[in-house]
Amino acid sequence: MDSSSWITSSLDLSIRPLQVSEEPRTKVVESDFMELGRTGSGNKDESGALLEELNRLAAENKKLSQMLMTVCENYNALRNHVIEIVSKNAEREVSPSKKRKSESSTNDNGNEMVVNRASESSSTDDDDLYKKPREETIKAKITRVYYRTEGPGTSLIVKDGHQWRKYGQKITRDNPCPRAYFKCAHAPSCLVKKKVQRSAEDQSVIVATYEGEHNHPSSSLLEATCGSNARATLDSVPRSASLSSSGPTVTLDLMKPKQETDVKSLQPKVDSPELRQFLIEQMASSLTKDPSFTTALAAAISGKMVGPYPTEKWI
DNA sequence: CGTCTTTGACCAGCGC
DNA sequence: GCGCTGGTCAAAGACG
Repeated sequence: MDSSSWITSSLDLSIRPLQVSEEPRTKVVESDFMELGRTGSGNKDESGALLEELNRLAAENKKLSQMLMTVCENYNALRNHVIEIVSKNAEREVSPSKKRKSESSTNDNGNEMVVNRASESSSTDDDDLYKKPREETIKAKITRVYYRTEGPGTSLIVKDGHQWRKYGQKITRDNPCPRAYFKCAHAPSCLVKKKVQRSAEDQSVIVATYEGEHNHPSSSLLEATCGSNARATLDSVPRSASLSSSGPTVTLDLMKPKQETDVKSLQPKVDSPELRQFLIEQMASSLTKDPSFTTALAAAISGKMVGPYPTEKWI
């Protein structure tokens, strides 16, 4: 199974389309009442009042059912949007237009251990760092995280809990948006790198590619340990998919930007039922807890939302 | 003044 | 071998 189909099936598993009975149960209530009327005490005034009340409830029931259907339509539209975006991202990873050898070998052999490059700190290794073949670097675990931002701005700053030092920026061939290169601020002791680039298709999406794993706790993790709410400081909230390029390993992290280490630790077990269940629960909770989603729900309920898609971004 | 960002130059891999 | 492309370096400038 390739990444995209795995993603789609996972999403299908995790968030099923909501369905609402087309027919409100008004007839059942009425027939029940009529049956009651035939076999009841015969108090016509009471029956009339009850019938009136039931009719009122039935009308309310119908109205609520229609609202619920609207909610479900919007929910399903959001769900389809999630599947579409994640699948597109996965397809792009599986079949890039032009892969360099080093990158494709990473895809084939990914999820390997982080390479210990402690030797680079030796006195003669500055040149080695520059001239050394990238074979070692490509063995580092590669993780992709998609960040939804407010809009198609130019900022490539992604607050993922770690401190980074920018060391380069490039315009790449297949994307008009520049790609920024970052090293962990703890370098050279921590050799993690990341590339950040806005998606060519949806510039409100920032794609961060992490190479390697931090050998130190994130600053936000420490902050969180101290009890602060680090998420309130985020200018871009990662809520999309974490996608390993090494194959069908996709982890959706729609709500909790600080779970990067958890995500990574789970990736080797990605095909396990436990992880799938985790994905299911996380996606379900993500959508239900997401303020945008609840806003969409509220809008749908209040009848203000029109069309299958909300005009605002889904994240 | 120290730190960080920007940006042009350089290098390596790859396809032709 | 040459050109294209991605990745990295490092000097210069910006900023606090």
